[in-house]
Amino acid sequence: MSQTIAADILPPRGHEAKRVAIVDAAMAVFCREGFAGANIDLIAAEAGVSRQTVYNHHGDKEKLFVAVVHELTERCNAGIFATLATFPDQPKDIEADLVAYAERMNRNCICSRDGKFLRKLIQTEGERYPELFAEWRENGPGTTLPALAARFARLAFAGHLTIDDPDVTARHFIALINAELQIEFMMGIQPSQEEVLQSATNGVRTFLRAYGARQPASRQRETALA
Amino acid sequence: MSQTIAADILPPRGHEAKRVAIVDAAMAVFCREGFAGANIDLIAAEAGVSRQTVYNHHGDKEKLFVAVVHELTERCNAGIFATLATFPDQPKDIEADLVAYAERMNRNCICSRDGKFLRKLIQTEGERYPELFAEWRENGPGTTLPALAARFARLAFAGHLTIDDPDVTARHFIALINAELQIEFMMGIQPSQEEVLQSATNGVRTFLRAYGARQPASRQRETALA
DNA sequence: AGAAAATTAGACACTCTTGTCTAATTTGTC
DNA sequence: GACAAATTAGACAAGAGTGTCTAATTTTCT
Repeated sequence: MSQTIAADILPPRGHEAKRVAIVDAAMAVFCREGFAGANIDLIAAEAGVSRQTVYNHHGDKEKLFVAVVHELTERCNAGIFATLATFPDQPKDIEADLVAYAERMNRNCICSRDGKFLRKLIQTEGERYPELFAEWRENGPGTTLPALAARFARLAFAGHLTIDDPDVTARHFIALINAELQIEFMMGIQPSQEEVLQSATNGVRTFLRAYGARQPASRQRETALA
Repeated sequence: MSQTIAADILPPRGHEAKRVAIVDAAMAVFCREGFAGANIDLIAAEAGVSRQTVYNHHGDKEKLFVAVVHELTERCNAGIFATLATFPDQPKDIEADLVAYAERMNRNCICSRDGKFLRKLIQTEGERYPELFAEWRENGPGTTLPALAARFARLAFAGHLTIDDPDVTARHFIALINAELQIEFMMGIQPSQEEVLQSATNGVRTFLRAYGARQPASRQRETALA
């Protein structure tokens, strides 16, 4: 009896390893070829596994695709939240701090392997399976954009920025730090470290020209009260 | 002899009409389903034509796809240049004029049916067939971004703007006026007129906070000379 | 009306892919 | 070493899609 329970609860180590290998390989193939163009034989070969094992683990192609989207969504959201936690709430040099943050954002969330894959899947299959990406919409932009907006509102409250609408500010921040990477994103090209940094630097400079404090942070609160 | 020449040079009216209908239908299906998922029977049905006629006109699936990309690229570039010609070179109210221009840009080039289709094809197939979109890269962003940058440089020279790098300015302009439409673009959703206008309005406001003239345009030239 | 060209429906061979099945082999556990 | 579970290769049926061919029909031009 006890061994039956153990077998149910704790699958062999190699088992889970193969499941992950299959999902990882499927990720790459689905992203490269699209759902219709993806080939189970190719996925199996890329995972170093027989085709039958793919079916044993995931049932059929559609279920495998759902598993891929789910895994990717979780990984990307985790990365975004981890990066959000490094937001410079008490900046010493606001320009340098925001550039560093923007570069982390680009590198870890948007230009990462997972970020690129998720973006591509949303672009290619989002229109056909909108409910599949509902989880992403809610826990992704739906949660992180307001969170980012709150950080900017706090910076404004502390006198480091001058903003009207924090949500618009957050969207403009994201748009500006990626402004020079748009063509690479569309074509699926991985931008170089230098390009990422350049885009972040120029974006933050423009961001601060628009939203920077009009006077030194220390004096702004007094003036606002007067 | 003369009728032979006429037949060679001037194909029957219905003939060309069907060719266009086929390309239009193929556009929609390739964009919706991707190259691998697209079905010639479906394209023929959507064009109101028999499958054999599709093969008569375009040879095979791949050639049809190339024809679609080519047609789409030409149409979109034509639209962009037409819109670029309406740039406000002598603005009366720079904010209102730029908002109107931004809205035209979004509506005619980016959110249009053709714009959406081309974007989707680049996203889904650009990685696999990069040479196919070389024409777009050169005549599209490669030509229009510098052209837009030149317009901004001219506005700066006339004292309406304060800019460092015109190319960066142009990219930031595009990024800002689309900042609030990113999720719709990714999911392939058509934004409403109001959303387009809203994004353009907020984007131009931020753009001018960053790049607007620091003093009235009339006085700036004198100061620069002093 | 009559000739030439284009279009159509349908059948067809061929290829590719999915998902299932089976028997043999490997892996992991006790 | 023995037993159970997982994995593997290979064959297989079923279905879908591409591209070709043919004969009949329609359209177009003169």
